Amino acid sequence: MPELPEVESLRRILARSIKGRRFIGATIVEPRLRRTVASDLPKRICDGVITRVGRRAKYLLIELHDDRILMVHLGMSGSLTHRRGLADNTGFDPRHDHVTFMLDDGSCLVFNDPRRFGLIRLITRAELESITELAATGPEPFGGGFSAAYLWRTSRGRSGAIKNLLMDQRIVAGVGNIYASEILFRAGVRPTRRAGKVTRAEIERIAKITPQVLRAAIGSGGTTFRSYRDSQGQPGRYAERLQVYDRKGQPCVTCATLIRAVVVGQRSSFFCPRCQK
DNA sequence: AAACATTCCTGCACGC
DNA sequence: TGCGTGCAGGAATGTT
Repeated sequence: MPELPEVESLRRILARSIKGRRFIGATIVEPRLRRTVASDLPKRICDGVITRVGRRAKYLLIELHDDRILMVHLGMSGSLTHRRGLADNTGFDPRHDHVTFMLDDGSCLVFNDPRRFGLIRLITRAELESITELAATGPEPFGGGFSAAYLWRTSRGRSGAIKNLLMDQRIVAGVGNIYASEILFRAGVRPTRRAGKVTRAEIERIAKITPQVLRAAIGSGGTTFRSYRDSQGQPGRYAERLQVYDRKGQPCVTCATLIRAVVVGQRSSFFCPRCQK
């Protein structure tokens, strides 16, 4: 499910629905996620008032009044849904609803993650940029930190594939497997190209297109591939706008040449052999 | 039944 | 030689 657009879509919805609410408890059914959820989390989160819902890279940051932050990562198969109350059984999944947070208006936040690659941590604001998960994370794709000049600089001398560079969270935050394929298609660059050999003009296109694709996906509420649902249980609508991802053997939207699939850095990648050089 | 939307760690190779 | 960096591979795991 979760690359930057999906997490950002979730953030926007939660910003409206849970800001101002106070945590009154939490239940941990299954603490074994990417890291084990701290057993004292329910106790520690109590009375935290949500002042803001933020995001850094693919991490959702639920900020509390006392400068603590509930950090949530959805891993590969996670979701965080807001339910009216404990009695609201919509989408109830006893096998994978691992952690439930209770709020003071009777509603609750449910963290569900079949594959358990997700993460839940309560940290302080001071720790935010220094903890392992975020210390080396690169600039957000929107705004000045990520530019053609920056991408040019960081790509020079690299022998790895351009797609891997784009997906490297230390280079730019938030681009995952789906959007990397989509960005490179729109930039006309094959995913297998050595980063250091990508031309200046191509780098400029990639740098320009990256935030455009991500913004468009956010506008559509993200991509639903297989099972992603937003915090209200709605699927994302960007899936229908994907031009190459998971379209192996189907005609290119531009030239009708059949889309091909290759494995780059152990991840499936899709491209048009005619439109992408 | 092979593939999989993520991250983190390890170990090796390379170059200065 | 030693160090830093880049890169590949593996592991965590359950579902479809």
